[in-house]
Amino acid sequence: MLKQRVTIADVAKEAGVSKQTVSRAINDKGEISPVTKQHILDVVDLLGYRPSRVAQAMNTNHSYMLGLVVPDITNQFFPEVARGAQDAAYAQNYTVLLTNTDDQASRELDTLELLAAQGVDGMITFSHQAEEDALKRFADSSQPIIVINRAIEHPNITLLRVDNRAGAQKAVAHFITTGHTRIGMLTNRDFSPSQLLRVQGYQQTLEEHGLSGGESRLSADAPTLSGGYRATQRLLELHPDITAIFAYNDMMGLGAIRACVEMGRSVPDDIAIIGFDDIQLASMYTPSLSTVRVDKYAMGQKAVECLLRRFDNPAAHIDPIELETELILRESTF
Amino acid sequence: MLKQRVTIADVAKEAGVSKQTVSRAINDKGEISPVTKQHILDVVDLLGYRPSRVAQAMNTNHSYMLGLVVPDITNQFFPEVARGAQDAAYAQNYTVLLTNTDDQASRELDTLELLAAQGVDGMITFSHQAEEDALKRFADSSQPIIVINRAIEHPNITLLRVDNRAGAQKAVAHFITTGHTRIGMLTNRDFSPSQLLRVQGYQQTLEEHGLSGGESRLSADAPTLSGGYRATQRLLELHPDITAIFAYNDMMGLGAIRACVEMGRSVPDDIAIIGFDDIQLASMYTPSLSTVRVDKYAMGQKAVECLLRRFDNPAAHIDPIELETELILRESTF
DNA sequence: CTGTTAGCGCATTCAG
DNA sequence: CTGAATGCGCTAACAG
Repeated sequence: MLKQRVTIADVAKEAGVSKQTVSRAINDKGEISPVTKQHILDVVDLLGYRPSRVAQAMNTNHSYMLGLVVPDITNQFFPEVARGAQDAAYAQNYTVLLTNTDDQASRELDTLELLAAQGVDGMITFSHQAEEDALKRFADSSQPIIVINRAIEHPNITLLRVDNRAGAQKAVAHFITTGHTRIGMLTNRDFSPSQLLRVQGYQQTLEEHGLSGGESRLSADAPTLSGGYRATQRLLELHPDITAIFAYNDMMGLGAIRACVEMGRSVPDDIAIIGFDDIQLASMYTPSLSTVRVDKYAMGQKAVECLLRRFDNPAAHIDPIELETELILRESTF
Repeated sequence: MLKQRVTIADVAKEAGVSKQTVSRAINDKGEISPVTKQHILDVVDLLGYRPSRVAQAMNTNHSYMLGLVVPDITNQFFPEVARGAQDAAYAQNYTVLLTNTDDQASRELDTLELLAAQGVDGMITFSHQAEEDALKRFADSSQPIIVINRAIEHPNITLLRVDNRAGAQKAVAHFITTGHTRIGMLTNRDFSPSQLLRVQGYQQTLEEHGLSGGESRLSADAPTLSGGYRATQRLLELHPDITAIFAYNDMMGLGAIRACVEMGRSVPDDIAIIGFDDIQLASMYTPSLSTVRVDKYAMGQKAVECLLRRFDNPAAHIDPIELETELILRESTF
C-alpha cells in the first residue's frame, strides 16, 4: 500500500547521475553545473524525495535535533519557554524534542540519556532533582547542555538563570511598602535552586525591614494550582492574621486566590497576592494576579541560540546568562 | 575535553569479543552464554556505553520516536494530551517528539515532513489547517498517522475523534433546561472540523427547541484566552440581552468570564457560561467554569497505543476511535 | 554459542 | 564539474 521510501540512489538512477551529484545538488554545496542541478531538483520533486536525517546524522554526527526537558508541561510557564526555543530552533532548521518528566526525579536523567542516545546535538534542561554528580558524569560524555536556574561548573554545561533572589525581593518589598507586615510565602515542596533563591530573597527582605517570623510563614506544596490551593489553606489556618502572600510561581499564586475566595477572604482587600513568572493566565484571572515577570520566550530563545553558538565553538567558555525580572502589579495587590 | 562517544566496537575490543556478541548481549536476544553476557554488560557499564539509536534506526528502520503535532502548546488542553501520549510511549520505550505549529497553517505540513524525515515511526496530529489533499499525498509515502478530530479516508491514516456535536448539544440543552433562551456561542476563527461540529450541535439544539437566531449570536476569534475575551466583548455589545454563552473551548470560556466581569456582568447571575475540554484551570478559576469534559489523557494514550498497534499490523484497517464527553457543572452556571 | 560478512542512506575523502 | 570508493554504528544473515 505504501510506497517504499525513496532514497538518494533512486534519484540518482532516475536522473542518470551518481549519488554524489545528487547529494551536491540538494545540499547546494560544492560546485555543480546549474543545469544538472536543476534537473536533479526536478527529479527530487517528481519522486518526492526527502533525504533521511537519520542517515545524514549517521555520518555527519549532526542530527539537527535539540532536546528540551521540562518538569511540568501543564504549567504554562514551560510551554511559553518552549515556544521561544522552538521558534529559534526552527529558524535554523533545528527541531526541538520536548519531553516532560512530570517532576519525577527518576525520569530526569533517564530522559536526558534517552535524548543523548537519540542523537540530539544538544540539550536544555530545567532539571533540579538530579544529583549534581550524576549530572556532571553524564555531561562528561554527552552533547552540550544548557542548564537553567542551577549552578553547576562543568566545561560542557552552560548556565542560564533568572535573578530569582532579586525578583523575590521586589515582590516582598512591595508588600512592605504598601503596609503589610505579616507576609507568608508558598514554596515548592521539592528542593530546587530557583526556589531556594526565592525563599532567600523573601526572608532577606523581611529581615532588612526588621520583620521576623518569615520562616514560620512558609508553606510548601507542589508548584501547581492545587498545590498552591492546599498550601494556602494550611497557611491561613496556622496564621489567620496574614495579609499578604508571595507565591513561588503563578500556578501556586492562582491556586492561592482560589483558596482565599473559598475561605471567604477577599483578594486584595483581606489578602494581597504576588506570584512569579507572569504566565498568560495571570493577567486573565479574576482578580488578575500581580507577579514577577520572567521573559519566558526570550529564555527559550536564548537557550537555543547559546546552544547553537556552542556547536560552532565547542571550546569557548560561555559565561552564565542572566535574565532580569520585572514586578507587574495587577488586581491582586494594591 | 569531552570523551569521544564510545561505540560498540570499543566495547567489543575491551571485552575481547566481536561486535555482534556485544549486540546480542545488550539486546538480549539470540542465544548467548550467561557468562559472556554478564562480562559484556560489565564492560558496557564500565565504559558507559549507550547504543546509538541513530545507528540502530539506520538498519532496523525503527527509531522508537513518535511525533506529536499540536496547534497551541500554551493551551493546557494539549499538554494534557501530550502527557497521556508520553506516558504510554515511555512505557514501551518510545520517545515522543512534541512540536507546536502555533496555529500557522504553513507550518503544519512542514512539521509533519520534518518529523517524517527525522525518522519517526509514526505521528499524531491535530492538524486542521492543512488541505486534505496535501495531507493525503503526504500520507502516501509516510509513516502511519493518527489524525485527531478530522474525517479523512486513507489507508495510512487512523482517525480518533471526540463526539463534538453531542458535547455541544449537552451544553446548550442544559442552558435551555435552566431557562435560557438567548444563547450565544464563541467560536474558533479558523475553520476546523471539531469547531464545525460544535457549532452544528449548538444550532441544532437551538432549533430542536424552537429557538432561532443562533446564527447571529456567533462570535469568532482565536481559540485562546484573549480571543475569548475579545469575542465576548463584541458579542455582548451586539447582543446585550444574551444570558448564556457556550464557548468553543475552555480557554475562550475563561476569557469570556474575564470579559463579563470587566463589563460588569456577573457570572452566572447575569450570564451563564459553559466551556469545552475541562482543562485543569477550569475548576480553579473564579468562578469555576462549567464545561464539557474530554478525557485528554486518555486521548493521548489511546492515540499512542493505536499507533503502536499499527506497527505490528500495518495492513489492518482500524475503525475510527470515538471519545465521549461529559457535562460538568460548576459555578459559571446554575 | 560465537564470529564473519554485508549493508542500511548518506556525505566525505579522493580521483578523474 | 562529476564519479567511485570508504565508512559512520549498528544489526541481520549467514557461517562456523
